[in-house]
Amino acid sequence: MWLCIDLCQIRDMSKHELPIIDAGVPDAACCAPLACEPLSESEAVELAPLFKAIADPVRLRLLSLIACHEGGETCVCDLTAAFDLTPPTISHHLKVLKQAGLIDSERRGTWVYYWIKPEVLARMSALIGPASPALAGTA
Amino acid sequence: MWLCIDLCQIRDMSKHELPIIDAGVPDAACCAPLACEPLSESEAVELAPLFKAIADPVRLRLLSLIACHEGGETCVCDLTAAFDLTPPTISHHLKVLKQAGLIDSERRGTWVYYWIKPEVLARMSALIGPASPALAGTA
DNA sequence: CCATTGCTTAGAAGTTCATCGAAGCAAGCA
DNA sequence: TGCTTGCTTCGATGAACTTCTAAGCAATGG
Repeated sequence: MWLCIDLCQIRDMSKHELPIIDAGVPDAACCAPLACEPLSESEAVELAPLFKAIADPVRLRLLSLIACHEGGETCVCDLTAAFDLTPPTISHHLKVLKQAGLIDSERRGTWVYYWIKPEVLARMSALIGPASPALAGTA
Repeated sequence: MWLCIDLCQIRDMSKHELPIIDAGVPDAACCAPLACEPLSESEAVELAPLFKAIADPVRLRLLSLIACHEGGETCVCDLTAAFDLTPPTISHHLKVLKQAGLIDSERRGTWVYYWIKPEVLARMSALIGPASPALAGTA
């Protein structure tokens, strides 16, 4: 049995009001952070590419730029402008992020828009974070 | 002002005893998750190697094995036995993790023991996780 | 229909990385 | 002292990665 806490809310709350979001039995993907039980080889093979996708300064910044953009989505032209790299290079990095499942995109008229998939990032965060399964229930 | 909470302790504590570890003003590296404001280039350059260190199936499993081991530390011989790889390869991966600051080691007699540095993992988790500043105060 | 702009794909060059075998060092033991 | 075990360092090899230029495709506008 786990005490699952929504960390998003903690800082805005009295310390006497911690919410119990999920007190059920965890399933494999949900409540097994790195430190609870050893990762199987297949799990590691599945998870490592997610971290590899963000293991690059350009892609980390791209992800951050997309995540921060108001409206939740960003045009490629805005992203390209933020770097000292050619458009093909930015396009390559966006493709890596998209193939990892961290972002998604859509063409609307002339421009292509990208947005992040927060549930995947939340899963990664929960995996390496302290033994709190909060927010790891998706994907 | 941020209320930074040591999540490692929460599950073992009454919910009326949350420790306030740091209520000071955050410095740049502390409380700015990916989605709050765009990562600067220097921040990205500093953070990407941390994710690169765990962006490998072998290193993910090594980290998990070390984190799970009772007593909090693991002998290299136990780690090597868990993989189908030669000792030099395991040693190489441990070195990568150590140089990234994710683990530390000490020789005691014949054996070398490794243990994880949870505050670094917590910082990484907080960076990519939902907009909660908890636990990002170290490193 | 052709020209322009926005973005992606293709292909190549240089670099980094994972892995191994061989060799080295450190500690314990005969 | 010399042998054995545990782990690391060294050096090499083949694969993967980042970046670029050139070329291609999609949409808009004259």
